[in-house]
Amino acid sequence: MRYSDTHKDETRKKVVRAAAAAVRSKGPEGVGVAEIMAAAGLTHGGFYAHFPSKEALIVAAIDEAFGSSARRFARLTDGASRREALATFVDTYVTMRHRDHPEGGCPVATLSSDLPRQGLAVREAYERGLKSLVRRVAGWLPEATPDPDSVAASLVAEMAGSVLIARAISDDAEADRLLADARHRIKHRMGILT
Amino acid sequence: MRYSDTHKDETRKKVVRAAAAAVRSKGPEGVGVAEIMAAAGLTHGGFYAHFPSKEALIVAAIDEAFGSSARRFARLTDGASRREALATFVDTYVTMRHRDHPEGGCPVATLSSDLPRQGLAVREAYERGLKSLVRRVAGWLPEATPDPDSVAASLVAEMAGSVLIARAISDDAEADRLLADARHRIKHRMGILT
DNA sequence: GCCTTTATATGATGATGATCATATTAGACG
DNA sequence: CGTCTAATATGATCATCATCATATAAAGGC
Repeated sequence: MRYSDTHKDETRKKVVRAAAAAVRSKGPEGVGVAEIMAAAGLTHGGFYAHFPSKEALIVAAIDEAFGSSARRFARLTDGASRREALATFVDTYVTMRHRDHPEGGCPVATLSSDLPRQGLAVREAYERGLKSLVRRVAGWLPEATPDPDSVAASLVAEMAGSVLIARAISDDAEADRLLADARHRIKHRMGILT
Repeated sequence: MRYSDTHKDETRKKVVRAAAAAVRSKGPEGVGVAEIMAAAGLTHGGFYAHFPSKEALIVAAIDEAFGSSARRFARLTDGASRREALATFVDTYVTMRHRDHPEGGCPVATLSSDLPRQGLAVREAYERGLKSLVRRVAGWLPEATPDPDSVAASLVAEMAGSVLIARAISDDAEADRLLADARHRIKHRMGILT
């Protein structure tokens, strides 16, 4: 083995991470293979040594995007109570920071409308990620919550929807107000505030 | 004037309507000028006699998409009370029909994630449409509602978010259940049910 | 230090699509 | 009915981009 065992894998990871950011900020159709490779510090030539197609990269990028979000929230909510975890989630998700940084944000709030137009493999990756997100949120709901998956899906819908709408609003102060209202409303609804 | 006064205008309208559908089902980057012209029964050649650029068409298409949704709901809710109008809106918006037909649906649930990547003119058209939608919904809220625009924005966020998530769910029965839950939850929250 | 292999780079290729230049046609008006 | 022009069609052009073919370079073992 002429290169170290891990060399190619590390390169691949770099490419996937670059793709995960690019795909969220520019959409699956909006990024080019060459651009992603450049972002990873490479040229476009070696691409097909790592992935059979652009679509395969998009799939990996979506998995990575959901995965890194999941890891980040796991870190943030480590050791917290259900209620605290939920509050942290809302306070991190429904924010100007998230509005202004799609490249590192939740794929649900970034790729949702692109999805129906993608190939099966991409949609499956997205659905996988979405379901695991909903299940995670459901796990933070009070134990007595009836039908927690449904409540969680509804929460995710409102949070993602709020961020999407905030992204469409050009006035920062107005977007900020909208998000603050949404946070308050969502937490109230979850019984975190009363 | 060799053609009737209205001929060119009518053609333009046909093109815009075709674009309004195409843009919602395939996204602004996903449709081609030639494809839209063909859908309107023309070839791509005459396009630039009608629009200075593809972007100008997208702007017109977004205006048309928001406009036609608005007209449809105006018709549906004509003469209804506020409460009835709101219920009708929810019952029409948060449905499988809407999930399965983005081409005729609400642009918020179809173009949201494409938007940040579009040019200024497109984003302005979208913002215009979104705000008028929110204002319309706000007008249906009970008179006593404090901060109706904020409540309306939140409702739109949850409704659009629910449809987006339902679109990501491949299993029809599951999506249907999610939407039914969302409808119930939203109406409950609005005080329409109790 | 050299050789071999694996990883990456350089440089096609072919397709697609926005835009534009030129040709053709439709139809109002005389 | 023929003419003339607005409206549309046909057919470039140029750029972008996924994909692939071939060339170069890096580095572990000798």
